[in-house]
Amino acid sequence: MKITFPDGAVREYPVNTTGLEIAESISKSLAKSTLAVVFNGEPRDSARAIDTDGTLEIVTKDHPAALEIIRHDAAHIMAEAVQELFPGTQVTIGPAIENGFYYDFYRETAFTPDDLPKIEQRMRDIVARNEVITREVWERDKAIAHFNSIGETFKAEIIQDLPGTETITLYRQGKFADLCRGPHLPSTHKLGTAFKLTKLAGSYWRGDHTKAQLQRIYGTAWATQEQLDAYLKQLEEAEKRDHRKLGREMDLFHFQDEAPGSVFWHPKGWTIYQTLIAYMRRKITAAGYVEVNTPQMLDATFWQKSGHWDKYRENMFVIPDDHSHCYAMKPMSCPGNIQLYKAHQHSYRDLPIRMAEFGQVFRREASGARHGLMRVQAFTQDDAHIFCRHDQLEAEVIAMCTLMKEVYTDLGLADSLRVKFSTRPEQRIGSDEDWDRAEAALQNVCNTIGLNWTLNAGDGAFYAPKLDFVVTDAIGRDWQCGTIQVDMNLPHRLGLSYVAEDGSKQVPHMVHRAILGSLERFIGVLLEHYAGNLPLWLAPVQVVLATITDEAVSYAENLAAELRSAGVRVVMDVRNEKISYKVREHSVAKVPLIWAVGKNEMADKTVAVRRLGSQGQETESAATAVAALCEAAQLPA
RNA sequence: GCCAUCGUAGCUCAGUCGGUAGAGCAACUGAUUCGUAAUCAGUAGGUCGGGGGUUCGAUUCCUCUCGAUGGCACCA
Repeated sequence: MKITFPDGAVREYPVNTTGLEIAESISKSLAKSTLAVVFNGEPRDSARAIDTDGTLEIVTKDHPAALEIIRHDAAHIMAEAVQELFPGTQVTIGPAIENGFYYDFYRETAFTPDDLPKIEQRMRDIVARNEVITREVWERDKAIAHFNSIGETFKAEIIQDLPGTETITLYRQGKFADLCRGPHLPSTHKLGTAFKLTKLAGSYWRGDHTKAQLQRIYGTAWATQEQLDAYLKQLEEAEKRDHRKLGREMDLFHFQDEAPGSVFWHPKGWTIYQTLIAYMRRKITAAGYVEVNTPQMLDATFWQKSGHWDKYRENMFVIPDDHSHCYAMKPMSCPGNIQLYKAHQHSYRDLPIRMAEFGQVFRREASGARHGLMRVQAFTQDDAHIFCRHDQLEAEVIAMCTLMKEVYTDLGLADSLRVKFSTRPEQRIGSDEDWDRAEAALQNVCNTIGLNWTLNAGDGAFYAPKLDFVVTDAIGRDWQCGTIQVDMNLPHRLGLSYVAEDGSKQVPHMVHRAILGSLERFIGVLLEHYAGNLPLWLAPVQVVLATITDEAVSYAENLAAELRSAGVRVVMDVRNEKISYKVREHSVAKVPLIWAVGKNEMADKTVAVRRLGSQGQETESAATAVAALCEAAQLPA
């Protein structure tokens, strides 16, 4: 048979030569470092015989496929270690994931954090034992019977549910055998030592909270120690830019037990908040929106009409009144905005109406879901609802995407931003034609706005396809910020209409849209993205005027007054401290600019400008520096 | 909501095998006027998350509860 290598070379081998033997035929050292092979694009064990022509890549540590195999093996070796240490523990699934692996176990008693080092040590023992890893093909019923007989009922269930066409393979290493598709390393020694168990967590069998509670152990594994160290270092760095930590350090906000998931905004944090709103107000005004405001607390009957009482009751804060009825805090602004639309009769000529509301909404979140600013129970959305005719729909969606992109660009997030395009779910309302049109419009938009997007088929809301704008936080979690939803439900349900050119009554389209999404979450994302070093226009304190001696105080005060009158956020630091003390303190507080003034500056009418992140300073004429700062401190146009 | 861990001064953390607690930084006071990432000295600060129980005595042990953290589930 003919084997083609990545460099184009073709060699002839007898049928049923293994990948490892082929590697050996090239060089002894290559054979030694072989972890697996990729045959015709499919990763395989190196010990598997090859019986047809094809292309072959030898997977060594540097190969792109290596890490996944290493991590998957680490999961198996961890399972073996756990079963040796804790007999009776059942294995379920243990895949490779980004940066590592996990394995879900079923065991009556809980693992404790103290168990992790023990398990890790046993893994190292298994690696040292160098157990040979072999692949076995089993007959389905026998495999099921086998796993049931050894008490591995979860594994038996997995096999039961595999499609009949699937080949059932077991991988055996030492006394441990696991159902697995493979491929795996030739032996446990090949895993090396660049791995570490990281955390203990709970999970559910098959991700279903009504099924068995499992215990998950996470680990990380790499091809080399250097890679592992670099990864651990990166985790440490990420922790430093955690918005919860920055919020404390920069004195932006805090939480208290009495108000779970609600933010106490300190003056500096509130400045960021208000600056973002001022910026958005300017953008949406230019884009032809009107701004409105609607009640935060409405009678339950209102939410019954909107459908929220049926579909969203669990997440609503409900306030029983003294009388027979009750109120609920608004979880969304849309029904309120619809009341404003309905307050007047509309002609086709009035449309589109772009109605924006910086509405504070309240949503009850499961206790385990709350997370700093990223997931709170009371937050402000930069919400808007566009009421338009069908012939206006696509242009409106494109316009809001353009706006979305401008905003994310101004905020420096355009690069890391990803779009998820969610299409019709199985459970839905509305005609297929409506869905076709709405999805086509969004699809078209994805192709034109120049952002990275992925299809999230079947994940749309039951009433609408949507585009979700997603960013990743410092610890690698994804958060949805902006969203665009083409609603085909509420306008009908709540009886919206306009009078068309021919005098007939028509139902308008309604598009829900948020650009920043939750202001709270967005500020969390911004803080992490910039590691607290916000752009000048967003920084709560834009410049500190720090005096070197008391003699310069009135000079500094004059400069500060000039800056303040131009709207620059300036703080005076005339304390009786050394300049290096002041520089350190304001640098740690991430103030973008420090202007130091002493005798020299006062005499020359200059300022010594120090920019955050730079090691030194530059002396500039005070007039130029003031003019430049007044300009640079403004909101983006 | 589920599993695990945690809750001691503003922050980071130590401590008590049960006898009501300590450090560094921050704060405050005084001195120092000092040219670019920490000047010196002193002072003050805690119902050891909250309720209940065991005990002569609980911050420490038990229990309930609230909150946080990491996952999972949820996310109209």
